[in-house]
Amino acid sequence: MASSKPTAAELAILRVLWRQGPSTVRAVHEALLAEPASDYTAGYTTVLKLLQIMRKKGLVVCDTANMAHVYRPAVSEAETQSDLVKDLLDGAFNGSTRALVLRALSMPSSTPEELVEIRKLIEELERGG
Amino acid sequence: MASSKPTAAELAILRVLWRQGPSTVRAVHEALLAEPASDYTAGYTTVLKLLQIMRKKGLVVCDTANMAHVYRPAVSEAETQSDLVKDLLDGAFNGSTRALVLRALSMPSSTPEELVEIRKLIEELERGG
DNA sequence: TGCGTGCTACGAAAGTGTTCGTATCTTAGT
DNA sequence: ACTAAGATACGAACACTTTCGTAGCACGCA
Repeated sequence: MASSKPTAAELAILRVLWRQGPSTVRAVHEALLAEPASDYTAGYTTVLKLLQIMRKKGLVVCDTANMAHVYRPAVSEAETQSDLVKDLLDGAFNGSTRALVLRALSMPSSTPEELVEIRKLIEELERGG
Repeated sequence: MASSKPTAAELAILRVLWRQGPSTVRAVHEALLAEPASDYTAGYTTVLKLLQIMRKKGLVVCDTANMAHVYRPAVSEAETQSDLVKDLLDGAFNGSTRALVLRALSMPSSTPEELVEIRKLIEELERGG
């Protein structure tokens, strides 16, 4: 079974695991509560339940040697990003990478510095192959 | 109330409306069935129900002058694309446009021709502002 | 041993999305 | 006027996601 697309809540947990590395449920829960931008309010057992569901789905694996299980991602960030980009590409951009990039660059969060970086990136891609 | 993010099924319908312009339920249904890539199998009343829901959400508007109602999008494709890109940016790319663009460019569907187009696009953006 | 603390397991509720069956309405044709 | 075709309206079922309450287990310590 291929790794299915994570839901919003699952993605929030994966973000924590990608950033922090292997973590206990408590560590994940506290990291989520500590996130500045998102006003996460879910309780401890919610995070536990989600991790158990994600384990069944193959999104995380779990070391049960100690009493407090240690979870780590079973899917890479890059792989997940690719899956989500592909979905968005097919679902809202008729498969056109160009259209997606154009739209991304027109977002207010794309700064001039980022534009320069992205141009260099593309020049490298063109050179490299 | 701001236009909420359309679901997968709603997006498929919006795609048809954006492409075809104002359409009856039947026209939308047949267009969905005729789509080559996606194996759409939902029945007529499903599409009808979805359009009614989308009307309540403000995603489409509906001309009820004739017996066969004519639906048209109430949200623009560009606006919807921006909303979805913003969600993906925040959800899976830590807000980094650069990371999203890099990932998009590394997709197999990004052809050399597209790379050239995108580079030109960025150069214009840099020149223009 | 008995208790408090922290952990996992699990059932269940609430919300949402998707699907369809059925009932009802409108219109055109005979 | 009656019927058949095609349209809308709507309830309800089903699946999935997210949430939490509660039960039960393991460990350290007085």
